[in-house]
Amino acid sequence: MVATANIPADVFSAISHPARRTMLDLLAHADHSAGAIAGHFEMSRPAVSQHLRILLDAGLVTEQRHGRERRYHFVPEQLSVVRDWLAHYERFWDDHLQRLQKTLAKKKKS
Amino acid sequence: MVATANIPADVFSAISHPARRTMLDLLAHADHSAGAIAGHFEMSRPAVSQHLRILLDAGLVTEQRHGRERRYHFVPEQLSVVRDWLAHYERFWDDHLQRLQKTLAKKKKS
DNA sequence: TTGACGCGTAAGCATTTGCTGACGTATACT
DNA sequence: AGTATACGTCAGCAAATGCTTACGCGTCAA
Repeated sequence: MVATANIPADVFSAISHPARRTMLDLLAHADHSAGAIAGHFEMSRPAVSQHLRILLDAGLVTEQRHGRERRYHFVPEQLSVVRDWLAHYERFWDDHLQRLQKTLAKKKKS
Repeated sequence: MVATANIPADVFSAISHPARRTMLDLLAHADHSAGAIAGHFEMSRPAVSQHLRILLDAGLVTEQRHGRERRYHFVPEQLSVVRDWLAHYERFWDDHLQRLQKTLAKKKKS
């Protein structure tokens, strides 16, 4: 077996560019073709294609060939990396989840 | 009034570098001096200083001069930008309680 | 089968990022 | 005063990023 690097590209880097976040927002609403996505941006279509590639490598989207189109589909699972990282800081906020966590923790202990 | 750009540097960019996320993790635990932070990394102290500057510009930390030291302090508020963005995708995951129960269950097992 | 369409890739370029060693500036120590 | 400490800033440089135009390849339509 060849040692093919299977490490997904960094999700944090992938979402660091505003255009890519906009793309994810678009795709979270519905699947779109590359051309349809490009229609939402000022930049050239190849530039959009390159951004999509980065999202693809990060595992944040998948592509499905459909005739001569490529339809992109949002994959939320990879965002859990960010989610989990943020969870480290939950204790700094005081929202529902936080209170819930405390409550449950107390119950578990008793 | 002079048009001074008061826009904080992009939080998403700031957290895109693993070293900076590690720094935030460190600071979330306790305040640290620049030297203490540098002690946790292989890179040169100036490099650390530059990373801290980026975190500072993003509003993720504050610095407080203490004698000849500079003590850095974690500021969680700015992370809400990320938090809010992620919230768009909440509907793609299990709801909070369910997830929390799973998490706690795992901790209990270990 | 010829031509238009949809889309990725390649090449080239400017800009940004991340790092290093050298240096400057305070503060503290003796 | 003189020296050491803590730390930022300044070149300078290699590598990565983001964009563009040119091109190639598969798919659909006439």
